Amino acid sequence: MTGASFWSQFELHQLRCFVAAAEELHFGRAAARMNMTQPPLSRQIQLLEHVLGVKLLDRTSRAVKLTPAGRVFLLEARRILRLTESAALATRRIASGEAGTISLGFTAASGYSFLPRLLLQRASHAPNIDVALKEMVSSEQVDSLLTGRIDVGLLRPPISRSEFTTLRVASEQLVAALPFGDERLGGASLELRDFDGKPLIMYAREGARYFHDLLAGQFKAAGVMPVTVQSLSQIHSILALVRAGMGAALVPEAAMSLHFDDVHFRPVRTQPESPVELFAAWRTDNDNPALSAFLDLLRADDASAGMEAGAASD
Amino acid sequence: MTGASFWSQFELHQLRCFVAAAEELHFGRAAARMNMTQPPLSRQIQLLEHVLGVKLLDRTSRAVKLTPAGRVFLLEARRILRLTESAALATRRIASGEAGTISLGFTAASGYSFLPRLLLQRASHAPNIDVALKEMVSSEQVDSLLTGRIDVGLLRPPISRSEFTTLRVASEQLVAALPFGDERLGGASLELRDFDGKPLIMYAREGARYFHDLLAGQFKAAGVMPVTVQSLSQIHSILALVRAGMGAALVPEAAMSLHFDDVHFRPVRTQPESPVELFAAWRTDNDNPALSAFLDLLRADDASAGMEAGAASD
DNA sequence: ACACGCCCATCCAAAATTCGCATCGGTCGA
DNA sequence: TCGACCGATGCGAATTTTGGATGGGCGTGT
Repeated sequence: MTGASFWSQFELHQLRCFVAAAEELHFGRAAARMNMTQPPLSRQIQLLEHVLGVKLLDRTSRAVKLTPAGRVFLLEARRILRLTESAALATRRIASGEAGTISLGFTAASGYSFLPRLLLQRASHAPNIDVALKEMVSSEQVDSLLTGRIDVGLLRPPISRSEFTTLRVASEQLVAALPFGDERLGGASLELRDFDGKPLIMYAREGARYFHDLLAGQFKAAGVMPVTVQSLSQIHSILALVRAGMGAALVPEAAMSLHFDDVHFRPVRTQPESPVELFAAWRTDNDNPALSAFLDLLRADDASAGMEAGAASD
Repeated sequence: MTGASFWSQFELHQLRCFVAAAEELHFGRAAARMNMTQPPLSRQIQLLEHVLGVKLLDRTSRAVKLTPAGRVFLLEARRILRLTESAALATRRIASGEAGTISLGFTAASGYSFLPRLLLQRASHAPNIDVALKEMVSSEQVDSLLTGRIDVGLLRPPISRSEFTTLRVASEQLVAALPFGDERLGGASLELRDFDGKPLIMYAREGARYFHDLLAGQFKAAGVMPVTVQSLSQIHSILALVRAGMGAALVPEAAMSLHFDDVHFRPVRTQPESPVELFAAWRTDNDNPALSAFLDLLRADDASAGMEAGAASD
């Protein structure tokens, strides 16, 4: 008892034979078109008919005609064959990186300014690359990169893993977010010492480690010590407290695009000038073919964004 | 040089293997599902990948994963396989006569009353049978039946060909079509002698042979001789002349549904009572599977129409 | 009327493909 | 470090497919 019992499915080769025969209405010519001789073609069609349980071609020794069922099956067969070709094509396109999907992780802050610009570039320069967006904090992005849930992350340093390649895609200034009526709004720009002893909405150590450490470092280097009235991790929560008059905050410029009522922004002089860095990171061994096209996009975007921030390396 | 040179197309069997492997993510289980052992399955997938020129599955000896291209191809493969099944199903349905297309020839007159009723029955009792309608005179229908351009004809006798099967599907009375103001409108019904010596719009011998001969026979049997003022073959042309007052006409009852302004109808006593017969005819060797279902429809319709006309045989 | 040609089906041996068994090589976990 | 697991590979056997020869039905031409 071998597999010969009931072969309830036809094969594409049989469809091709049938389409040729149905179009030529002549087994000999159809066989020639299929690069074979007439007998095997006959048998393939017999097999197909047997599998379907339906007579597809009416063969008198004088003429070959399609049966009504054959007419219907011809349309279906052509459709299936077309589909096989387009499937192969589409798959090859994906594999070559011409098209595809990139899963992109991004931090909330990067979504305000950098991400929209990036997506705009994608739309014009790589329209076949779909980008699946997933907002998550930097540490989640590292995990997701390792497990493959995302292909690329837009995140904050430090990115320590050796399996990653990283690229600095943007650097921004810190800006002060001040409630309406704050006296420091008088000047065009602020110094760090303007915050000394004043109430400040701070980033939480957990959940916003990067900004917490960045600010802590800046204040320490400047010998300044503000009064932390609250610690939060999400920028829009921080700005909400600023609006409530609980204190000032230091946020990346990108946050300015949030447009909170009664919250005004002033640049803050820091060392370096643009200390807030955003990196792209991806697994060096990521095999998503669309990745390289997407990275080209990132590098191009980095060039323009870097000029704004005055620091384009590479 | 054998056929091994370049086999640029994959086979459905390979798709089935790939889908199994992609769903199980385990070659052994996939092979079991496919009722084969693991090595051939491996090779089928290798072959598929080679044909596509694309790696579909990432196999480490510890885990099997889909590549991005593989994810896309999985969707396509599933679609193709679904399509093959539905194609087989649809074709079998056509072959079994559950669904299909019937080409139906009909005469203009039969289209006024009998055909709409028939199509209504089709809609409720055989919704999967499509009917392609082709209006043509009876002689054209005979030709078209012979060449297969139509499967069934609704036509007038005589139908002499031996390769046809026929069925009387309706018989109607003759009615007089009279112009507004005609004195004969006074009575509820007319006799043939009411036309003796009076102007009559006659059917043309060519193009409306059936009605011409029918009327000629009726008048002759009744010893009546109207004055033929004009001969035409199309009923609506005849009624147009009646409206113009050129004379009376004798038409089948079905023509009453044309609703010509200022043309009124009265039944005419004839022998037999309903001399206008409509037949269905089809080639006895017609192999359209939808035909039998359609003929059932005709026979059912005949029963009801026959009662109206008072003559249901068979 | 009869012989011929055309065309699809069938038969059969040869070729190609596919299959399954045994085995290899690599990886992970104990 | 050993053993279990898993996919790849080698190879002979079974199956399938192929093509040439042939059969049989049906028009056609003479």
